[in-house]
Amino acid sequence: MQSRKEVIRSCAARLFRKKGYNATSMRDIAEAVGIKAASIYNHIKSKQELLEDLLLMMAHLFSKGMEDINRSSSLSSEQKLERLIALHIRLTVENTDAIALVAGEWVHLKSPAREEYLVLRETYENQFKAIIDTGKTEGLFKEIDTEIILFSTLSTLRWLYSWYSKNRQYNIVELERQMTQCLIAGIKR
Amino acid sequence: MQSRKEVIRSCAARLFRKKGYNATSMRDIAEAVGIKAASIYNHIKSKQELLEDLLLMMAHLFSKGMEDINRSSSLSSEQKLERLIALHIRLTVENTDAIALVAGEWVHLKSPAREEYLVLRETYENQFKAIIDTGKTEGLFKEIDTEIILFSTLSTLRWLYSWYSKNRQYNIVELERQMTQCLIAGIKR
DNA sequence: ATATATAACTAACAATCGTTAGTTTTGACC
DNA sequence: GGTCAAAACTAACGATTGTTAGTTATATAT
Repeated sequence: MQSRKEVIRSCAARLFRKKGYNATSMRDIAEAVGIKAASIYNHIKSKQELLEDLLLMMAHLFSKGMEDINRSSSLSSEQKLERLIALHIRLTVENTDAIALVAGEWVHLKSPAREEYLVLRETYENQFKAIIDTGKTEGLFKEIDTEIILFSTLSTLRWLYSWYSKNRQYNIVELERQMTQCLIAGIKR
Repeated sequence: MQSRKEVIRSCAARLFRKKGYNATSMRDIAEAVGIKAASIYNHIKSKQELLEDLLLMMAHLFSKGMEDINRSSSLSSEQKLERLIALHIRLTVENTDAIALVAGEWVHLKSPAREEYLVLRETYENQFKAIIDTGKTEGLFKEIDTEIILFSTLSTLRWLYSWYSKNRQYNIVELERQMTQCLIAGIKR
């Protein structure tokens, strides 16, 4: 059972995704929930808070996932990369609307949430990069520029939500298998 | 020498990219140009027209590029794919701001421009897919799901503008070489 | 110099926005 | 049934939005 606040959040996520943060009015969100705009303020502080909650939740889920993977120090770089792909797929399937905001709506975050979000994002990217670099020094991956591998892999994983929305019937395990093959084959030695 | 209208368009592109379509006011654009908001209407019809011009211009540049590549029927699927990568890189370098809008700001297009844009986009994607499919039936590419190859490749190419903005010093030829290697190696048999 | 077109300006419009104040309804517990 | 807090409501606020009307300045051509 979802709390009222959670209902508001998920309605907001769906609308922010469909129309963008600024084009979505509090009256739009209220209508989706089935109440009047002013009533929303019994549950949340501001429209901005809704965006912050959604984006920081996703950022923390990714950070947590990365931590878990890095804690398993016995994994090879290739295995870590496979788990990262699985992480992105799982979070995308479980939070399709919220994850869509990660791509473009973070620009509407105001300080200090914006800085907080960007730090989390940069940390995540640096940890991702470290895994690729380790794989290269171990001779597992090709000598393609690390930045290019990172950007190519991440952009595919970040766009996944868009593709998944149009292909929900796709088998998750099969999707994971093919994406792993597609992304890792390009860089594996 | 840029016409006044072109100056307005490029300022709008830069601001739309930075703050989003709805968060950018006509007064913002006017200030960037160095005039008052009302004066803009001596050159354009509406704010919406600015977005339409920018997005449809990009869509047509991609369609045109695809046509040129398909006209060279002597090319192999792999060569066509290489040229598509080169096309994306060239258009990204030459229109970094406008291309940034392709990723997310098209949702703010109103009918009928929105439908026109989406048709161009879908046609482009179908032609892209056809090239991959041909490569597969010719035995050049692996038997990974065509949709997944398409989505993985396109998402990387579409995100390129973001990476390029932070790495402008990168040598274009070298970038093209590494991206080709990274993207094609993942699917080549 | 005069005429003309282009492009700037000021001022204001109706609409919509996020949010607040104050009030009423709802529902659970004694 | 009365009490009380949670959560809904109505009404309105000041600010900002895209755009228009009407006017003035600038530059070019005759």
